Amino acid sequence: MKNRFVDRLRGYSPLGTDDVTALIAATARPRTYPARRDLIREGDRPGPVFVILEGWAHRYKILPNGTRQVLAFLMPGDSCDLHIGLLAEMDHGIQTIGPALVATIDRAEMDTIMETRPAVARAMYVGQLIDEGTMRAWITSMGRRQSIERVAHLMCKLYARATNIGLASGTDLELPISQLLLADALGMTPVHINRVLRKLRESGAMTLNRGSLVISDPATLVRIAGFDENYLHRRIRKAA
Amino acid sequence: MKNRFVDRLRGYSPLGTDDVTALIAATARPRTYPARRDLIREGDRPGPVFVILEGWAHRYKILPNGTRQVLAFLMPGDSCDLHIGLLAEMDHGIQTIGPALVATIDRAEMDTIMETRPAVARAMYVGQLIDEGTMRAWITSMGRRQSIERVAHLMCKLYARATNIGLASGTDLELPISQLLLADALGMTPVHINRVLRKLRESGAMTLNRGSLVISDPATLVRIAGFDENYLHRRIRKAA
DNA sequence: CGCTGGATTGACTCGGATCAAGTCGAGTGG
DNA sequence: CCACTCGACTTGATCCGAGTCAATCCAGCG
Repeated sequence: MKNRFVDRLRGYSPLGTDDVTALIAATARPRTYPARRDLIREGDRPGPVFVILEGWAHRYKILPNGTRQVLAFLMPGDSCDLHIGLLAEMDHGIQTIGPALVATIDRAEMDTIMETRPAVARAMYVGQLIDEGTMRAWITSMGRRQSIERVAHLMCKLYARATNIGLASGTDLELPISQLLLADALGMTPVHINRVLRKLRESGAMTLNRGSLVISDPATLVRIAGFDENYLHRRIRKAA
Repeated sequence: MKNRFVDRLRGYSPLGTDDVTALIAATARPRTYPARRDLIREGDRPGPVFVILEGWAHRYKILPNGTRQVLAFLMPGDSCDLHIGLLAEMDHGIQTIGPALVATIDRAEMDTIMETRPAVARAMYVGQLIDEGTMRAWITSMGRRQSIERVAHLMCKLYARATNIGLASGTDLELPISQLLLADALGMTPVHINRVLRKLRESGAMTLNRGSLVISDPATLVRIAGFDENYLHRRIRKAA
């Protein structure tokens, strides 16, 4: 079976066969989670490293006033929070979106891998840097982009990331994100998200419905988004 | 002379005298920068690790449409981008605000320290996690807080961070952040920032002018901000 | 078959942006 | 010492993007 975690790390930095073997062994016992299940909640003591093998999840925070902010989407191949065990408690929760297959690597094992497999460590660090870059782009979107640009930009980003691990086929992407979730991710109202999606549909750029994204006109979408993929850091340094 | 970098790391994880000696040696040749000087620009190849010893700086991004988004404020004791050398280019710039004293630690030396001084490595990782938490809080603010709450929340956060390294004396904090910078940080207009600051002044919570922040009524400010300092992770795990 | 949670649409409101003048203080040069 | 300038801060008037409130529609499902 495909191991998307390995695929993703390979995309970050070359891995040897021993590295791959170790990673496959570490993620050999995944667990199935139902939809909308918390993997970990805000305030919990951090546990093992999670690796999403199939399905989607998101990081989120609930504010005192009851509103929710989605901080990131996790897709197959993503892992989270390498050193998080150093902190006393989680500052946010992680929840599955649909049913998901998730492996856990406990801290001791992860530490061993990081020490004995420098190529894996390197790939993990690259992944962490990319996540940070994604957060910076997220902040930038929230602060300085109009709502339609924000939506278009997020779709570009998700599509690009999904393509990297072979999740997207052509212009199509299975994307199980409800309008409500999208609203909470982009700091908008579900009502307004709906109107923006209609605009994007009418402009011929893309269509999102019932869990699938179709990018009908990439050029238009990119133009609307003002999408600059620099922050995806696709060119990774060759030399160590 | 005080080394605020050491002070900050100490706050993250205990350091031995050898660790401190190594850090002081590594930051022994700082350079003075004038105000508004880029330490590094978006698109540049990442270089050494920067350590701010005195003065303030900020991370920022310029959008295609010419607007700016400030991503983070760096205060004395802050360092940036531990593993950034793994990426091909910067996805954002770093610029001084006022005159600043900045040390650089080149990658080879930093790698050596990380390998030979586990306590320092641990503190650096904790610092990185806290920075990530700060970014998550930033996103949350931008997405789900009103403008007055956003401003109040940022001030609480800056005050708390400054207090940790002994920068704030009582209710006062020297904070060289112009209203324009604040606007670009919080995704608002300078005009609106000005009105919000007036509101905060009139509410008796705080006053910000000419580079200094005075928190006249902490309770009110915290109430306005809905400030939950959990994400500051002040309680750090004792055990490794 | 009725329930339920998402998606959709319309009418209205409001927070914050935009546009346009000022004001104030620190230099700077005559 | 005063005039000039320049950048940062203030303030008012007006506009618009997005939120709010409220129905309605629709598909999946126990």
